[in-house]
Amino acid sequence: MRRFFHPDASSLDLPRVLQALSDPVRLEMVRRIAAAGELTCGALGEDRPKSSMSHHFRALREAGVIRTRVAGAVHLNALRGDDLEARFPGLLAVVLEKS
Amino acid sequence: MRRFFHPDASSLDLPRVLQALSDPVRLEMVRRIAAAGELTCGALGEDRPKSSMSHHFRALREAGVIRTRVAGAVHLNALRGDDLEARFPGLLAVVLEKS
DNA sequence: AGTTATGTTCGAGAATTTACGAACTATGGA
DNA sequence: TCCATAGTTCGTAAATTCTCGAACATAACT
Repeated sequence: MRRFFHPDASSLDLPRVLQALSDPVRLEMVRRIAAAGELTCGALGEDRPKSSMSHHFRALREAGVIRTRVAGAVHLNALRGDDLEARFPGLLAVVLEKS
Repeated sequence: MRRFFHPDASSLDLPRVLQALSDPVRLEMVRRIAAAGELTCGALGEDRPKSSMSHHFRALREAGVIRTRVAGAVHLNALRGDDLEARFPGLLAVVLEKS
């Protein structure tokens, strides 16, 4: 069972989080994960290679935006909504806003 | 009199804005500009070369985060608070929050 | 006109990020 | 055990970004 690095809620870094969210692909990922609650890696990025998606998942994960848990053969990704809201109140609302 | 490119309020792009804000140097610039209302380029970045600062001012300007106006020999930079708030409500509050 | 102060632009090198194929790992099922 | 599925890691190439010196432009002042 693979173990992933997830930063502490307390060590979330705003520039790092903004950087993770500043990519259009990842922004869309975040929105879809938020809408679905929890999503496998495969559920996103049907058009991109898996290795590219894996790169983006990692960027979001290591910035503390999402949490990845292993469930059998799949990886389920969820937004770290509470952690983000606690540390950067309002940020998620901005990012999830449809514009 | 030099003319700068400033994107329309309506064409502000979230990934681009987040990208501009995702640099620690620029984040600090934005906070100090916000606190002061309007600041010359020289008032920031006393420790960095002018060309580096100019690069960061440009990034913020072209993302639509700040507006630069020429006042005699100096350039005055102000946050585009209204435009940002109209397009991405709450974003500025998150970014200016002291954490 | 000459000088000084303020910033920009240019060019180049370093560092970071992105993209993606190929090889690999882990899980579940036949 | 063999196989298919899900996803990661590795290696490399391309694109972006960052940094900074040097040269340039503009305005104010003498």
